[in-house]
Amino acid sequence: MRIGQVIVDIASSLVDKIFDYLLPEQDIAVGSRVLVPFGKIKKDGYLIKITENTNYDVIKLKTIIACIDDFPVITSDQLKLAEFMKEKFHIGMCDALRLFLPSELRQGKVKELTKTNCFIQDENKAKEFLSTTRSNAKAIIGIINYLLEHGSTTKTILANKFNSASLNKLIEQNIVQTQITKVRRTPYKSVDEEKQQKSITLTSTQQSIVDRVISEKNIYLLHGVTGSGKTEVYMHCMEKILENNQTGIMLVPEISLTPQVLMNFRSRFGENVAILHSGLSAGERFDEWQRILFGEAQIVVGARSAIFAPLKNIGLIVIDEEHDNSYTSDSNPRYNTIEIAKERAKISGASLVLGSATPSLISYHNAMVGNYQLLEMKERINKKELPPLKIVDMTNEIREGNIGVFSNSLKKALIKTIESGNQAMLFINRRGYASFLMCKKCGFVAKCEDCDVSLVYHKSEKSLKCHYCGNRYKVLTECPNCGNEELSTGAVGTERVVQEIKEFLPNVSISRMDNDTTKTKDSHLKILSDFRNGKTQILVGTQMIAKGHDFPSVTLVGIIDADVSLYQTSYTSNEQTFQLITQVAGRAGRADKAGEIYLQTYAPRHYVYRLASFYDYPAFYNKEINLRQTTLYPPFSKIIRILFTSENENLAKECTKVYYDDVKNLQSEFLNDFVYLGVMKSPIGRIQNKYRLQILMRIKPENEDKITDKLFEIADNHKMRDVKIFVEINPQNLN
DNA sequence: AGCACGCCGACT
DNA sequence: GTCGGCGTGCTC
Repeated sequence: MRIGQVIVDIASSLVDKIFDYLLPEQDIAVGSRVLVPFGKIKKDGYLIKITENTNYDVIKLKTIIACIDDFPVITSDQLKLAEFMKEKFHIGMCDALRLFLPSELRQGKVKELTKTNCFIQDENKAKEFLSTTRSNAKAIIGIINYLLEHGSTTKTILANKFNSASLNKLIEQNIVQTQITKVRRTPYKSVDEEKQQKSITLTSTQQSIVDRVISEKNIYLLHGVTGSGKTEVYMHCMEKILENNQTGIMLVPEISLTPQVLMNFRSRFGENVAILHSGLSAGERFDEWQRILFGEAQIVVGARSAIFAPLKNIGLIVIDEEHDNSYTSDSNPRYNTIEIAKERAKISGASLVLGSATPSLISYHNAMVGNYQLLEMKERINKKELPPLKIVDMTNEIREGNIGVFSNSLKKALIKTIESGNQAMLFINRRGYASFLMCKKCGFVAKCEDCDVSLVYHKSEKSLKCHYCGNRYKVLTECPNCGNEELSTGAVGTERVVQEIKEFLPNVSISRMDNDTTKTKDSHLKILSDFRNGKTQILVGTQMIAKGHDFPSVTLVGIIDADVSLYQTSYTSNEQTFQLITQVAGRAGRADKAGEIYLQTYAPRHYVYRLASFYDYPAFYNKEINLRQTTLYPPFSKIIRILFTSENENLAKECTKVYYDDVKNLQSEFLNDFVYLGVMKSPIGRIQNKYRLQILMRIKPENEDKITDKLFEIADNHKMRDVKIFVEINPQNLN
């Protein structure tokens, strides 16, 4: 008897298990999508294994109705990886499998794109037809002559040049023949015709790193200062991988996935590279996925989800800017890309390269204790010194009566930069105009109806927006509580910065780049190219402008409010601040011009700023790792959060309570391993009208595996309808 | 997810 | 009496 094990495509923990079915007459390959009878309905599912026996009552077994696609959509490596993710992150098999497929496939709404080629098979017949055609039938004559001269041409082009009615007539009369062919939608195709970049000769440091990575399968941490040429190393490694007939994955943070970066890869690797990220159209994404699955593309460049690409025979995985927090997924399914990459590299026997100028403390610690091989690039490629970083004490400004956004020194530097014809980038990690609106009289603050957060004031849109659920409200003109018309604004955002610059540099053109100005597909490209070719002189933006971009004329970088990230309530806030400053500072003085950086802060003596101003990563690492060791924070413990969400507050509370009781018992069993245990409302108690409670704990590394397994088990035991339980390990944000 | 079963209130 | 509300359980 042959039994097919099927995961039904329903993302609910209640049905997330294997269902056994009888296989139909015809063969179905493991990894195929199948249609199965499920209760009273028919449902899609994934055939993940074929076995000989079942634990279920044989008489009750139903039979798979059909195989959905012409080919298996999940490879055997991907199945192993999904299994790993299920165990490691306690996510459903269905959730895991879905990550491997373009959502367009499941929803069945992408069509293969075709084009119709028109051509003339029998030239003599066509010429004869021409001679019998009236001379005023211009379109008919034109089409035939065009085809005789140019050969096969698509229907669209001909219809545009002439007209479709005449063309159809010719096709009908069989003078012109047609053939339908499949075309793949290739993102950023335009660069193919442009320069095919030749690969650059490497420095000896770069070359030896490439040689090592290619010859010795391992996990590497590539620590290279900004501008040291890491990207070139990645590209050369990928070239070698191609030469060895292997494939590779190159991950970059979501925000550096600007078309420019992608075009660099395409111009180097042409058709061999596939690109996967959320900015692609449904059709493009589907086609790129197919090209990878069918082996037409060997190198995949993309954001974190590209780690799931259906490549076979992977030789190398690169994670650039490995410290970036976009590699941890903090909405369901919650996972950690680096852990997945390690497993994927292990499954296919590939090298894994984690690259960064400011590695995460956890990764660097792993390198220090020998879990990773450390590769270092200490010099910038042009041997240039890193630009000087000046710390500006904003408390002085206040004392001197300057309550504006800009310190006098940054203002002066900005004016000087513009006058000398150079460009400036200003970084503020907050979008909108102000973080909140508050009544000056009664203290009323505008809040979101569905989330326990204050609304962000977006002046240009005349609205108040919730940055957690996207709700929008009309801006207040008076306090709804007491009618007072005097409202004060909270901390500055990008919009406000732009406005203030205009007050002292009225004639300069300024671009703002944040989530609000980059909604449409090509807006990134537009803003960046305008800045690159000098149409705009000042670029104001969030995180988005911090990474990867290379603008030769930028000589000034201003960090408006560095304290934003320093005073987050996270144990990683020091680390994140250091990383952000180093990243942003790296934008200045990249070409032959000298650059300078102004960092505005109310805590000028904070060691994070001091060490960042010397670009001294090792010193920062040593200081911070000691702190982590004495306070027992990661990597000397694991932070585990159990998050409970529900629209029903009482249910959420009850579920949290019964879970907490079990954790208490677990704690008494592993008394030495628990550094901390606490239960509380989440810092943001409600998002999208779902109440949020959490249990937080810190666990020493030794028995961490055993304890997380127990915690997963407890979660399974307390499944409750209408309450979701998430178990997160070292979560990036604790909202 | 979706459907059926079943146990309570409001109605022709 | 019964129509229908949705809480609960099950699907190979």
